[in-house]
Amino acid sequence: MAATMKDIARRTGLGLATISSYFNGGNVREKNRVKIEEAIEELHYEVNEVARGLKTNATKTIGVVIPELNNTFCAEIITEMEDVLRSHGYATIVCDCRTDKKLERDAVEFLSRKRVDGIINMPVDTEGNHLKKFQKTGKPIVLIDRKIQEISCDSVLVDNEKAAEDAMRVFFQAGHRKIGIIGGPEEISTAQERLQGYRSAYEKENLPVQESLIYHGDYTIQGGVKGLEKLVADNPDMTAVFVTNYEMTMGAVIGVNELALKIPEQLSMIGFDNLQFARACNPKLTIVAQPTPSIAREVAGIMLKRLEEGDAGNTERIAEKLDAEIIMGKSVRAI
Amino acid sequence: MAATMKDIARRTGLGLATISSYFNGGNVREKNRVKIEEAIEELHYEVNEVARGLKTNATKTIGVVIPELNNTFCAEIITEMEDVLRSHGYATIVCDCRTDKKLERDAVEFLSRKRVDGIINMPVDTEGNHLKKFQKTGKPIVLIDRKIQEISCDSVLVDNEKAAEDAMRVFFQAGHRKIGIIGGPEEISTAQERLQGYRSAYEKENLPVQESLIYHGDYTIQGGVKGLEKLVADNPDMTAVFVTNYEMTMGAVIGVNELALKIPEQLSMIGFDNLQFARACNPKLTIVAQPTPSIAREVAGIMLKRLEEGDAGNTERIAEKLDAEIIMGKSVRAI
DNA sequence: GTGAAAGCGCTAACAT
DNA sequence: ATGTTAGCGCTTTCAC
Repeated sequence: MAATMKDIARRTGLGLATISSYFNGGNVREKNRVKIEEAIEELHYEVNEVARGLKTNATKTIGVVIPELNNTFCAEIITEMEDVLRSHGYATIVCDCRTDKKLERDAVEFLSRKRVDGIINMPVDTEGNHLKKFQKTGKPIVLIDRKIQEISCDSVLVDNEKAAEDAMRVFFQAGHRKIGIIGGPEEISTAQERLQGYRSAYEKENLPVQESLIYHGDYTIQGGVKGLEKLVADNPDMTAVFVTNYEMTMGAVIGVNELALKIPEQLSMIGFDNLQFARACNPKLTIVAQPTPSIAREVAGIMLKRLEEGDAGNTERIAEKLDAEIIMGKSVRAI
Repeated sequence: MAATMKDIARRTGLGLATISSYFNGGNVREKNRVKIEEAIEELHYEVNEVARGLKTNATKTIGVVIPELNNTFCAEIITEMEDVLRSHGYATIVCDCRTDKKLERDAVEFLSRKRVDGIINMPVDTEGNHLKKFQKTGKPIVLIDRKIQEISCDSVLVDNEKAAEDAMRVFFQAGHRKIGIIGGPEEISTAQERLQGYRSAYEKENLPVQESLIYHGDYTIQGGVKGLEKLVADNPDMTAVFVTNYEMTMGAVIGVNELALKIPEQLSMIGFDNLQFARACNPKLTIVAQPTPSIAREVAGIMLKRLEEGDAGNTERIAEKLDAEIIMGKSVRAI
């Protein structure tokens, strides 16, 4: 068995309170400090955080619930977030709910039983039913990427409408008028916003939106393949296509290859996220890149802030909104 | 505060042991079962796994330490593993050590303090120093992908030498003789094995290996870019290149694009992992694909097995070895 | 500054 | 089958 504080107490002849105080930054006489440290060394003592957690009612553990770990956007954010949280002593339990509302709910319940101190969530259920019970515990919730009207909590979002408008402007300035869009699931806020950006861009050009140019995808690779095929089939006069997340971008590129289309000669394209993939495309893809490291750091920062302010969490809800960036490649032809 | 078993005991008039027994599959009189379930419902009771963990000395939590979450191979394995473990009631704490030995050691210590029930590790430190202390606890360790001589524990590996030989055979059969390789870090076992496969393949053809065709990369995208550039520059007569992990494959493709080389007319290529990326390449890339879902399920299965057999872990060490598969594309030209 | 003792929520041994 | 009780390893009053 591992050594306990009792063992240290016995060995040093000190009381439990002194040892505990030593570990919690209290004042301990120099002589005793040395004794304690020797004992720790010899007994290979390590604080038992489970016991501490039971007593303090805090596990120093954050739960993260995301739709797909196996998704660059999510993976990048988690990598960075976990880094920040761990450096503050917090462990991160990641639950991948496979874009399934039922599994998402299960995950939150699971984390709740594990008594995590807070939950970070990129929500699948846009009504937030999965979070309502957890919220009653008063523990902090921070939402990433997608907002939920019904849940009052902090969130870190990207200005998707602006990002989409920016991308569309690139097309318009290059002379494109018939621009297709491979959008996301209609109930997801990011998809709504990106589509809204697409529509506003047309409006600002005083051009009508042609509904056949809009494809509602599902944010998966296969969805991107299908979307591209359908848009191309339905719109012989389409000269460009805007793809609204990374997985579908990969799918659209696969579609282009399998249809043996030439980019940008036959079709111009702007994709989403993952600069490295964009560079690996030939010609290099122009993309909208979301600021994943900033998102991650913002989220982790807000969570840590809420954690340390404790019950005083009556302060205003934070709703950070970050800007995406266009990274130019050679996949848009001037016509 | 959340309800406790005491609250349920009070409300039902039963003793603590009965409630506990109810939750642990013991026999409880039908009448009482109903009463308990009503109380649970009304009080919104949830087992406190922290308290349970303190008592049982088991946290139902597995620690996972990997070099880069932000790496498809790792992400795919973790997704699948976490799924299996969670369905058995285990939480997974993932620590990304950024391919840094120091951070890897920190991660293991962190998990040790968190009292995880076992550790799954894709090791960076090939001497396993980071695991020695944890191993003394007697808790199970399962290694993924890379073996460590000094540590006696279970492992799930891929037959890398065979995988590399298979890939090389594709080149030889297409008539290639001057084949470059972008290998991994020399101290990592997978890299050694893949390189060994490359050498054996040449041997079996009774052809000498030309050292200038060997590049030692670092398993990163940027390393792949550099490797390709150097091999091309140093070997004007090279007709094919074998890239030995996914990140470097992406890098090599970037390199090819930036040098404006034509695949497979000017250079044939076989990459590693990630079928979707291979499909997104034009022409479709031929790749060696590792069986990530099988690896993940094997690892999770072994861990669960060790966990349930408890101290009886004196059984033989398991060393699973799985086969990779070649997925043909159009990136190898017959000459 | 330090020691004694209570108690966090649970499980398990023992008694009934 | 159920109740009583001790104790897992820690923190935290409360004395001294």
